[in-house]
Amino acid sequence: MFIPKNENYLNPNFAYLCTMLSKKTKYGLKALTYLALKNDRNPVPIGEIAQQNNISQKFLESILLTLRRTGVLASKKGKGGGYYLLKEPANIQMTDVIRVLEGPIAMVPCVSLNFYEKCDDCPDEVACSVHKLMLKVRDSALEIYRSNTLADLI
Amino acid sequence: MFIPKNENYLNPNFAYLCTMLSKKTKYGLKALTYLALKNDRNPVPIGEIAQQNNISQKFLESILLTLRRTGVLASKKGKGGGYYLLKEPANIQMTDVIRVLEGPIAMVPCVSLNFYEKCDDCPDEVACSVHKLMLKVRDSALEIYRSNTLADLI
DNA sequence: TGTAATCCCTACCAATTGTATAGGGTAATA
DNA sequence: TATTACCCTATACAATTGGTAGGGATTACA
Repeated sequence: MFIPKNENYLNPNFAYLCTMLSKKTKYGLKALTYLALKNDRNPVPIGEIAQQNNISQKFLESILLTLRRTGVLASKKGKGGGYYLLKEPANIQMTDVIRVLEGPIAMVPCVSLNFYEKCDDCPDEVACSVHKLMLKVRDSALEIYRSNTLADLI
Repeated sequence: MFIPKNENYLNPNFAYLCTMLSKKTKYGLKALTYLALKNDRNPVPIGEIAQQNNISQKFLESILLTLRRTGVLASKKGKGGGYYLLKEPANIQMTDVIRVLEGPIAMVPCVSLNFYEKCDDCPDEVACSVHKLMLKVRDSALEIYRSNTLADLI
């Protein structure tokens, strides 16, 4: 069954919801928090994380896999295996998690630090009002994501 | 022809781009800026705004219509008609524009001021790490959108 | 050595959304 | 009255989101 992202958020006046956090990121954050709360470093199986956080197990598998590939998590295969944190929660910045799961933090490519692209409809970036505004929004979001670690969320 | 939102932003590592600003909002902001820069209060035809800002005219029509319906703009029909600002640029807050064109500022419904919805997968909102983080992100974005007016963008 | 637990990988799918385009109706002005 | 420009409805379609299905590989342990 397909459950749209905005199932409970749809309002006749606001059809455009593209600035929402994806479930991928949401579930990833919840999983990381769950691991951080079990402060022992034993591997935790996906099944347990999924069940305790009401997440589809198969979907969560792909999310945790991404986090492992990017070095946020490590895993152990076989019986008694599972996922575990590689670093202390206080050393896991939200920028890392967000960039990996959600993508660039900037809301327009022309203000992205890591993935800058010029807008092709915009002749002068310096004079562009959208650029000017979104630069401020990016900075404020970045400040939040940088100053918050996984430890701050628990 | 369909031009995806992320035409220049796609990166193999980051398939999830749902936190991007929509073109609707981007074009709306550009149009408002254009009107604000022509500080005379004469109506400006859609065609001129579209052409000067490299925006599809028909798409812009629907955007300006939305802005008119929500009281940000006014229009005049017939020869010599067009769109014009109702208020001084300094009195047009970004919160109004963003909420109208983009939707709620919060990235998850459970931290939305105007369009709160409980997450159904989350038993305890107060203990939720996503809630905690996104509350901070919302506050910082809101601060930017509230303190910036159209006059600040030109 | 066999078996159960567990991660890893690929392929597929449907609903919604974003980004438009087409065409015509209506209202106002010179 | 002709022209300009706003207003509305219908339509289209690729990309993304949020999954599901199924199997393969690896490990622990009896």
